Amino acid sequence: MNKTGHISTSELAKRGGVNLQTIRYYERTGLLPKPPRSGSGYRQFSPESVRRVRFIKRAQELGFSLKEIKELLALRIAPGSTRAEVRKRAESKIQDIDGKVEHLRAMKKALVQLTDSCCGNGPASNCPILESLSLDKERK
Amino acid sequence: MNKTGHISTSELAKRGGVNLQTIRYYERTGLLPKPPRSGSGYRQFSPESVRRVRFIKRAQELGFSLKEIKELLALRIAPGSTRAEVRKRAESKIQDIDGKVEHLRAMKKALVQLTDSCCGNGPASNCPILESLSLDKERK
DNA sequence: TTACACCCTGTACTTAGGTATAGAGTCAAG
DNA sequence: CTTGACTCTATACCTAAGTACAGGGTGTAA
Repeated sequence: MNKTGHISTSELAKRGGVNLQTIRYYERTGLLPKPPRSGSGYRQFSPESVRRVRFIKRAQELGFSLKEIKELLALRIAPGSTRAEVRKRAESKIQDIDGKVEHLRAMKKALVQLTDSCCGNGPASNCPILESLSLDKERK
Repeated sequence: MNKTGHISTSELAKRGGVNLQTIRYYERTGLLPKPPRSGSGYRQFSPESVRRVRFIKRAQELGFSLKEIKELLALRIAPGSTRAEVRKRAESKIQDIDGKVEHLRAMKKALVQLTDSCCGNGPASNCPILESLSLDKERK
């Protein structure tokens, strides 16, 4: 960050933990707002952009696509969207999250069982426990 | 499923909720074991394959890559891996999962705040709450 | 005033994860 | 004994999400 309080593209990339080109890609696709430019055309990102980039990466690791992440980032009362409408979209995202947490919990339980009992002290076995991980409710 | 207890490729696809070609793709890449074939070369999947396909899709939604999913499915005591080694790998997967859950929880909290306070009855605001979602510990 | 480390745009390439299509065989029902 | 709904392989194509140049400008320190 220089004395003007802005950071360069490569600095944002470094601090956000992504490739330089990825920053420009995010800008092109609207995930990052277009930053102001210096006289010679250099991008001037605000230091807060770092948090945004990290948020994007983290959300991706949680299985959200860039499109979904854009929706998440758009969740605010902008001109043209009512509070009720924003609330509805947010609640649907919350449900997505709850679903993910539930599946992760089931997965963890299976893994804990694997380490605890199956790999405890008993005799070696095949223990295909993950495949019995069935939240599936057999909808046919 | 026919009287032999096997299901066809297209049936597996249907019941697993994926495209027909995806089944063959999973087989090629080793996510599904090569099934036995009928006299005329038709694949004969066991009904349990359905669970496996669904597990793969679910794990993908949770942000695991097919490579990671393959590792998850390989977590068992196979000849050539010791119990201690399997346990170590499983524990590392459990940590992945705990990390994901933690991030999801933080994300949910931010969304709940968004719906509760920001979009409650107060005046409309810009409320960029998601960007202040910072678990980041500013490692520089 | 030039060397070097930056920055820009535009375009092309890559990888993961599928999907589609062509061309040919299988099999049960009419 | 043919028609229609399946199956197979091989190959080509597609989208998402980057990533890598090429060709050129900028800025500063020696």
